[in-house]
Amino acid sequence: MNWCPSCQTVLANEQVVQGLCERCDSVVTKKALTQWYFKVTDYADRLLDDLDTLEGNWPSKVLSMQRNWIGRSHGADVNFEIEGRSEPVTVFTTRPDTLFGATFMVVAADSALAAELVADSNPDIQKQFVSYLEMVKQSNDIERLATDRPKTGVDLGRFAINPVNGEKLPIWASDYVLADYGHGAIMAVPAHDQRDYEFAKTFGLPIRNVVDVKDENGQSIDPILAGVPTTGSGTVINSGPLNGLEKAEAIEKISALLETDGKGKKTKNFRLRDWLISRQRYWGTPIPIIHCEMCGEVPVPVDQLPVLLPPAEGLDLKPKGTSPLGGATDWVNTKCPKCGMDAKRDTDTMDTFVDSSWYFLRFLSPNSTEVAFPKDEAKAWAPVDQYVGGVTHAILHLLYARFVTKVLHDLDYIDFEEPFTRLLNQGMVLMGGSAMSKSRGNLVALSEQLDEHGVDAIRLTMSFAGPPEEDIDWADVSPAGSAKFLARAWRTANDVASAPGVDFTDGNGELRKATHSFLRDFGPLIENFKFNVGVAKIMELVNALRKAIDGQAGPADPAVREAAETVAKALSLFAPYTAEDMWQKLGFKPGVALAQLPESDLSLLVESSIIAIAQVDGKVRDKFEVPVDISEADLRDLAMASDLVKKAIGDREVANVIVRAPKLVNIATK
RNA sequence: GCCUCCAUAGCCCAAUGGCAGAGGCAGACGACUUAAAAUCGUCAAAGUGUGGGUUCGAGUCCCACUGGAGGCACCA
Repeated sequence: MNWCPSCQTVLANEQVVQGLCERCDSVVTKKALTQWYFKVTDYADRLLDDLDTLEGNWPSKVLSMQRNWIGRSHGADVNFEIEGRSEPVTVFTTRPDTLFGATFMVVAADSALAAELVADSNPDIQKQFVSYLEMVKQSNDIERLATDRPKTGVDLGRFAINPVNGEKLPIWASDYVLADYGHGAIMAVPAHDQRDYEFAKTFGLPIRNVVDVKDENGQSIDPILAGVPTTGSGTVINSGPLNGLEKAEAIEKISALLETDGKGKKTKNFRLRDWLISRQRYWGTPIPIIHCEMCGEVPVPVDQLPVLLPPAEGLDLKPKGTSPLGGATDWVNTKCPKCGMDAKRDTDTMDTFVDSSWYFLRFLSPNSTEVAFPKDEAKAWAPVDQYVGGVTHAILHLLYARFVTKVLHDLDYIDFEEPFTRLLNQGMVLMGGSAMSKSRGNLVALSEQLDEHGVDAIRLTMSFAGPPEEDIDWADVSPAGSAKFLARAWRTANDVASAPGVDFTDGNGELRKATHSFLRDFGPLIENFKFNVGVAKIMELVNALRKAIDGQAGPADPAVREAAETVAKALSLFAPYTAEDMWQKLGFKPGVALAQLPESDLSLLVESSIIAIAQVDGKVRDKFEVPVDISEADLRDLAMASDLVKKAIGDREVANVIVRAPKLVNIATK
């Protein structure tokens, strides 16, 4: 399993990023240990298929990352008899159509199968194998990930029988086959697989073309002459009963044939591995298992849960490869719940991702000592309607929580199968293109920014900089500009000369229109997380308000008060201090956050006329003011009568006239 | 190698398939001022990365390419 030499603990696959520990960036090595797993693979199909139900509500990036990570591939299991072994060896392949092209077999060097096969081989080979295995074990994930790594391996001196043609295939051991994917063994078809091809070239193994793949000129490519394997689709050749079939047909036929003969079957495989939850750390939840010499591994009975951590005093908490809990002798030594004999507690703790996989349910009853969460509360409140978090958890927390949710559902604790209905990945604040980090430090000192511009301006700057899911480069934004805008908005509240409660009805029409079109647009923008556009709309309204105060309407116009109150209420979402001050300057008691934005009076926004545009072949040629209820025929006639339109049409023939009353006419010419 | 997302004025960003501009930063000019700052106002500035396609009409839909960001990767 994955081992972090710095944290001195094992890690789950999801916690190894590019060969490095997710927590501390140390190079992860391999270590053989007996550990606890959650069988996530049993849920692989559902975790994958249910992603479809989140489509549109989760970022597509996260959906694709999870699909990628789960990595389902369809293919077939094929059983190969092994000379001198009673049991056949099963291999998984996505290309059973190329079975006739198999020229050797490869087993994972670090698998039990390789060790077993070599044990019955000759001593020379055994010696080679042992030293090869030693070399493999010493390589870390970084080396394994190198793309230009030459193929290595050892001929085990054993043979497999191809079930379709009885051919003897030499069996090799190599590290390019993974022990924990599929069955840890593959059939090698060098003519049609890049890795098998490289291996065959390195060790002089035969290459047999069984798929006639054509190049762009329609010429057949011979993998041996071309020097590259042909991995694309084509017609099957040199393959007995499969000859002449296309890829999909051949896969169906060979799968059926294998099944009939009991030599294989259609199946699927996943990239997803089971979740290794044991950690050799003090923090975390103790694994509730008691090890008894007589009864084996016994779960702690429900009435003794939860198992609490022993006090940390006196324990060696430094990472040392074994759990610090091992030092808590009084805690470790216990009685077997089954037979009552002396027994020992499991000293590992659970991955903290286990806890974060259901914490949102615990929020429903944080003080309950009886249950983790009450069923009826979960039914009433969960799932989470809107979740906000960083994309860094796309395949960690968000996959684990989905898994735990499905398990809880199956155990009938909850009635939903997905924990988070909607997901937003917020972006990061960058500086000059660089993310801030432990090594680079805080490139933008938040406290200094707050001191300089004030918390309202900083919050507004972040909201206004762009869509919340995008990163913000602090070098591109202007907190000083935000502060300036807030001052401008604030000043309007001071200018208002009418009293609270004044009737808005007779206020300046133009400003009222601006206020109510703002009210129409603002709510949906906020609900759809378009905060940057929402802020822009407030700015727009402030501009209109300023103009009205300085212009014809004047500070005493009721519409000025209406607009200023609206600005204060809307602004309270982004700049609560400024908004509150405006609110009180406007003569209200404290609490702008509790003041509701009024409904938009749509009747104020009804126009009697509108500017219609006339296009010729999609290009705007003329505009005219028309009644909003103009008929299509009238609008068409108006457009056709326009001199500018006539000029644009010239002597061409009119082919089609599209009318979208009252806004647009488009005249298409031949 | 496979997959996903993105590309709009100098910059950050808006735009139910229907007039490319809502908002801001930076800029130019004007008013106020003895002057400056602050404030108020006016203006200028892309034809939407490139090439095709669909459509009456494309920033928006489709294909290819270029550039950028990200994910997965000896997964058979």
